[in-house]
Amino acid sequence: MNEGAIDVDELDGGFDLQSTVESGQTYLWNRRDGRAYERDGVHGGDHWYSTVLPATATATNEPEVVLARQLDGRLEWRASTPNAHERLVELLRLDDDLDAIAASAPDEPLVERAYASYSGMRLVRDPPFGSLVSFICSAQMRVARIHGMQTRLAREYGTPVEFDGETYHAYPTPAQLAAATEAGLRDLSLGYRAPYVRQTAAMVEEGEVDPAHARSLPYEDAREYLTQFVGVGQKVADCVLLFSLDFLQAVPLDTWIRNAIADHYPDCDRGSYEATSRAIRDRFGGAYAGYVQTYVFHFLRST
DNA sequence: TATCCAAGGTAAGTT
DNA sequence: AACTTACCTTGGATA
Repeated sequence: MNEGAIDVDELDGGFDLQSTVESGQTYLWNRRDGRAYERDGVHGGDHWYSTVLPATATATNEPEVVLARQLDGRLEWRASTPNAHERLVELLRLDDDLDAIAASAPDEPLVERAYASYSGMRLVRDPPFGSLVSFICSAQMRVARIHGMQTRLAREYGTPVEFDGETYHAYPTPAQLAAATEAGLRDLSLGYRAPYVRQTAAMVEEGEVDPAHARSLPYEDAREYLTQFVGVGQKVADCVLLFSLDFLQAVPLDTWIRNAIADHYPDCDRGSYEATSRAIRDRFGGAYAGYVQTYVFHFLRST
């Protein structure tokens, strides 16, 4: 058993684990108490969360189990491998300077209220394939159900890992999902997203297209690149760029942000996704516009 | 108890 | 290019 703790009061801008993993950016963390994600969630809870990194991303080529919980300024972790501290820095962006990022946000009432409500919320850096598939599943779906789909996908198709007397499941690999049938995926309540997930997994498995490759492209080219995958339009592409591939300027134009634009920034509505995206990105401060998007999204959705 | 509706959109077909 | 429409599923609202 490897364990340790991180003093998050030392981080620039602090940290809030619950709002970070339950704000609809990631569907790859689970509450270990088994309670429904984002339903029984009482803010400030000290429950353990778990995530399992895919074998392909780990040194030993075994899935890596990471558990974390926050008690005030102390982020405790337990893991199946010794390097969980750096994993948490990577997965939860603990090296982002939140104070500087918040300072770059526009001085506007909606944005300031959103930042004040979720102090310490950070963006995540999910593994690319899991991020891609979970946002393909997000089309016309509620946050709690998107999370449920990912949990079922892992249980049904992912590699089981024993840790501390319990069985966890890694998120499925591209090969594992490519081998699934559409009917099998529909049985997990993916609905019309089932063929999208299977085909996208097959594309990644064949190796001709790789979601991580987008990281090396200019922002708008990266978004175009990701739309090659089946079930990925510009909005889903922006989510993967923001929540996995380090494009902190990406502002996914979902229903909540579109409503916010209509209500608060009508001059940013330029008709097309591309032009509106540029306008709201500029309004939200440019380089860290995606951080503003995430705070506003979480704020609007939870009030 | 039954019916209706919308949920972090995308693909395919028309104009 | 811009504009429609169909698409699975289900929890919660409405009648």
